[in-house]
Amino acid sequence: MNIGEVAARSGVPAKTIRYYEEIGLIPPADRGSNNYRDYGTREVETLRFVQRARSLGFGVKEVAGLLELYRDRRRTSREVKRLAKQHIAEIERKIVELEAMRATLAELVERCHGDHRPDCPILADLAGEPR
Amino acid sequence: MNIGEVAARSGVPAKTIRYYEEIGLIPPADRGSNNYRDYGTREVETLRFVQRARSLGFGVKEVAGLLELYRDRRRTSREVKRLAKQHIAEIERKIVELEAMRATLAELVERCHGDHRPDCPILADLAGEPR
DNA sequence: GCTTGACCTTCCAGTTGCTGGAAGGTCCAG
DNA sequence: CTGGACCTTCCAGCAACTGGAAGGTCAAGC
Repeated sequence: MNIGEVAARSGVPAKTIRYYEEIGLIPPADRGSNNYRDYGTREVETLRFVQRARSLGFGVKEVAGLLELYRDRRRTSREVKRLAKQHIAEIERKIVELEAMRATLAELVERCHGDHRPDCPILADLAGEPR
Repeated sequence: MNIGEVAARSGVPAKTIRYYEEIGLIPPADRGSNNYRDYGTREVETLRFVQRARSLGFGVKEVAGLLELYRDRRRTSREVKRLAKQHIAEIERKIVELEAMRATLAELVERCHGDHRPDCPILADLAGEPR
């Protein structure tokens, strides 16, 4: 199977597959006589795994860890759960940060007339003017 | 005022101030006879503005736009409000995305025993196994 | 007057996770 | 045998900094 088909089947763009190989997230593909990368269904599955983990916000290094656990028959689910929980905590940290931004901005937008006049509490706030 | 003091007063690291100058977010600083950058309180204010806008999640290009509006006496608050609303929408999009990740992960974590055994719904899900 | 340490300067490289494009080789249908 | 769709590698760039090297400057203390 050529890289294009693997891309179509896994949902990971061909360029990204090469990139993952380059950074060592996935092992180097076998090569055909024409030097084209040659894949089997196993590689498609691996890439789907990667794709899904990435879509859940795991970083590439975390995905590498998950892949290792995935392949390790002697893994403990404790370890997997730990990684997942850690990642949830990170996501929640980001959510809290974004919520705070949203709240501040929403309040400023609320107070801004939004008309032809230049007076604007949004800019005033950014400029550090006390409310 | 040297860059170090501006950094301390504005909360923007000296390295970042130089970077902002390099990319044109702020105008090139005056130079003293020793070639050191020389700042006044106006620059500190500008950098505080930038810092605050960045902390609300505006991208550097958006900050450039806000800065321009800030300096433009003939601006309309409508324009500022539009930018802010746009940014809120973007933040909300990210929140929704993160919430979805959290929900999925939380459910998987919930179902994972997290003990010495290798069976793990988290990995199973990543691998694409139907529930 | 000289050292020492805290400044400052520029420039280059690395981070994260790709993505685009150029230049060139390969394969297959018509 | 030609054309288009593949594939290959390599280089560059995005965002928004951050770290570090190599070297200049300044001011305090001996």
